[in-house]
Amino acid sequence: MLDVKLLRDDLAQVKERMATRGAAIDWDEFVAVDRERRDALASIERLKEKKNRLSGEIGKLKKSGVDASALMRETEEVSEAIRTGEAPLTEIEARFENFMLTLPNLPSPNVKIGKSEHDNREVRRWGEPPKFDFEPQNHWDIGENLAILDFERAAKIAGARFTVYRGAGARLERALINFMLDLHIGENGYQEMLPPALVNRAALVGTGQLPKFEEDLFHLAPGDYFLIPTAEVPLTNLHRDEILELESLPIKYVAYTPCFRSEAGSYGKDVRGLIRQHQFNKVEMVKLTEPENSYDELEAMVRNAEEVLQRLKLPYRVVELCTGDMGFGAAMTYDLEVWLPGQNTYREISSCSNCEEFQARRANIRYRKENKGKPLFVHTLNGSGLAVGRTFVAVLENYQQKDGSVIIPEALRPYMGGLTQIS
RNA sequence: GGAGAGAUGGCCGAGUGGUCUAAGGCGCACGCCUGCUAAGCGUGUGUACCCCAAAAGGGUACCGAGGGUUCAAAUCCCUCUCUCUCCGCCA
Repeated sequence: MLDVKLLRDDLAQVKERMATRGAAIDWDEFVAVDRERRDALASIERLKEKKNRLSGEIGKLKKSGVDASALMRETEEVSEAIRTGEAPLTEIEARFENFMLTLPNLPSPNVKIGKSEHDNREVRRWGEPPKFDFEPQNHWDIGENLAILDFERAAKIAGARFTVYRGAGARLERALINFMLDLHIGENGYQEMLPPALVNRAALVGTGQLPKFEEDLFHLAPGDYFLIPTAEVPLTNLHRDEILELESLPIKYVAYTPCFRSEAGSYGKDVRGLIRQHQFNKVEMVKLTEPENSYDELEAMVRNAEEVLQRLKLPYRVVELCTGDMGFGAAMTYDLEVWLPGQNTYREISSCSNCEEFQARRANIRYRKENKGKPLFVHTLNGSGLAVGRTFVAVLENYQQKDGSVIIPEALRPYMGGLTQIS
């Protein structure tokens, strides 16, 4: 959520920066609703002030035994006026809130302006795509031939966009999770968390998935719970409605969770394989920082994610998303794209964003800089460290051998009971 | 699932219809006193929103959440959420 004062004081600047996202926003609607809301609020508050004053007088009269029935009749009329004025005010406030909650974040001023992913800026590359003396296969063929992935039976028990990991495949997925967690908690200074995979509406409003993107989520009927689309949601919301101690910042969390996405509207995209599943595993990093450090912390977070790929010796590139390609809540985003020989292209495997105050405002996460000072909003950051299923894909495709087997990256062998190859 | 108890400010805790403008304490900030990291004394100490060009100032709301009764609700009634105790069930 943006600071409404910024919209009022410098709407021209906000319009201009928001336009770089390519978002169509009805600013006239905002101006009208904001005006309406303040007028209605002011008039209701004047009536309430009158009611409070009269009630106080009635109390005094009654105490001294004087008849107060005239004043009571007058107060009743004021109360009636308040009741009739409150219905439209509630409606206006709902419209105002909906506008504010569906407005995306402002891109950071130094983010490149662009329309789509084609305008993204490549920041750096690491590693060389492997050369094969045979035609490299897709991961789903490798996985099915090795009998470590079973899409067909997953479809039988669940449906499309699910998979069953089998045997060494299941163990490889688990090895990746443990490897990533150990790296982030051991050397990168994150605290390991294991949050619920179900959250309430308030949490999803806090991080920005609701109210605008409900159709992307799985909703559970009894209890009004949602399956998390990313651990960013529970981790960031841990400190909702809290005022944090300055000394506690930066807070750095890492968590492995399954993630659930409806993928409504992505029919026909990545229909085969592990790339786009309804349920997938992810190790997620979340930071809460002071505003002045947040961009340094973003750089550090990207390096933390890169380190996973480097230790696995998987070639990748770092891309800075342009204004038109960034997600709803992000002020700036770096994507890590891993090389996939089976698709002969780089594919997203991590996304690291600084949301600045956007989520902190929604979730009301603040800190106090000085003992006397007003509470300020923290900056929130999140990044994959990494998407486990896609890392599994990258291992299979980059480490595949001519005979269809897959070498286990050295860094993972301790997590695989010393296994060096899946064949 | 059944029975019961509870939820008040940064924290503890009092408060059963009208100066609650929420007592008292702790903590914190500022000041005073005191020749030594103590003790004491005084003052202050929430959040959000609205009015005002701004400041000063004023107003509204907030005692778990929502609704109701009433001229008036922390206080009475209803619903819900969460916490705790006991029972049942369960991994």
